[in-house]
Amino acid sequence: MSATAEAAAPASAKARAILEAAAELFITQGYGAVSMDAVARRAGVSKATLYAHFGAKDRLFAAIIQNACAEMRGETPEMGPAGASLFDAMLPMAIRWLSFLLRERSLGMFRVVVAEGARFPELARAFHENGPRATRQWLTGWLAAQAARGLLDAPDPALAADQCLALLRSEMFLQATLGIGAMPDEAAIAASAAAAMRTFCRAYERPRGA
Amino acid sequence: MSATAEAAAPASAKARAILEAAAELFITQGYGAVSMDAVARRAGVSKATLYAHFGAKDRLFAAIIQNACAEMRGETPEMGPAGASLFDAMLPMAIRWLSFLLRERSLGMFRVVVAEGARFPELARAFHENGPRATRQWLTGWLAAQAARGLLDAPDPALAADQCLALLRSEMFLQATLGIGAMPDEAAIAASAAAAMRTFCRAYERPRGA
DNA sequence: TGCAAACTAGACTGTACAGTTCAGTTTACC
DNA sequence: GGTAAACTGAACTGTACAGTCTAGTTTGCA
Repeated sequence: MSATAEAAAPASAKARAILEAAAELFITQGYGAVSMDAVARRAGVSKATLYAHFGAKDRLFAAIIQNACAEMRGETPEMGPAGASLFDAMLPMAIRWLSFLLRERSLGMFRVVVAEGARFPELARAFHENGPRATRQWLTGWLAAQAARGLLDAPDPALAADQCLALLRSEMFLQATLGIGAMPDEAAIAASAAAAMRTFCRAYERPRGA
Repeated sequence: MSATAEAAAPASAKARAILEAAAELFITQGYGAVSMDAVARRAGVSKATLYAHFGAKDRLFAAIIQNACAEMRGETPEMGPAGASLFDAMLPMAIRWLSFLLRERSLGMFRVVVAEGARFPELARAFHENGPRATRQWLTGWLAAQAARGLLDAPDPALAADQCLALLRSEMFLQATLGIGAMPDEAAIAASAAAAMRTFCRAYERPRGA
């Protein structure tokens, strides 16, 4: 077991090709189902090269997850126009975030981390910190700011953020995670996000005359 | 691939021992990490017997999931006293349900179904129907009844049920699923469930004077 | 008591796969 | 043009494991 990460930025073109091919395979098929031969074949690279860059299968897997985590950090959401109502401000970010969660790549990543969390606990932690936790932290700050402006009645902004994100991660996300039913289209995603935000705002928006 | 279920009730004592041992192993370690030798050893049974009862590894796996699904169906929640407030009625069921979700066995089951959902789509579906979907259906009915009694303002009870369950499946459940952090104790679970129900009621409870 | 079915231990087959090795080729760079 | 490093292809080793087979033992039942 040697699942510590490589440098986030892969040096050579070959290394990048390997990372990309391996990410594709691991994320769609899972760790156990992917052979190193398959990775080498897909990357258009010899096995020797593969092993020269990443010394072992678990190291390659770790590098992929770390890499994906770095990408996730780039995905900071944005908020709607400042003067708008709470709902109007939150809806676009809710749609964006739910769309991100429902991308095949995000779902695959989540699945593989859940599946291999026991074998690679530090990867599960890294995933959580760079994904869910980072989003939560960002949203907590934003909600606290809205509370300070009097738009929101949230004595515990971190809890409110949790619940906001939980509302978005509802039945639709559960089904997608399990690979059940058709992938929801844009309209369905928007509708689900809107329903979540409507409920969130009903619970948390400060009444007009308070 | 032959992942159709055995009869739900295993006939002989040996078959039951195999199912139990295999469930323990598959659910804690995942499908790929468990060898048939290990199952036979743990069940105190020869490999020949194992193969006599369940013809192949995937069939054994299917039988286990089907079996666990049948158990889940037994776990129908109960509601608090009828005359109580919405919150008081819902809190006990919320705590019970969240406790159930956070049991090692439930988490392991969820993990393994998520991990193997691509390989065994019909099992993912069975899991969903007997677990999340059954709960959702039951809760939808209950919420519709409360809405009819005027306690609740939920024009779409199924959506309300989704959101109620999503609120319970929040950060605490996510972390537990990823195997991160200490397992929450009873008090933490109760607090999380209460927070979820408070938010749910704030969004959905019909105002007193309406 | 005797038979049939269930069971056992463990050896065996075949295959898939992680990881290594090596002789030879390409590429980059001075 | 020379050389060092990166790379290739393919063969190779060792191991883990699914599934089979056999020869013999236990158990349930008439």
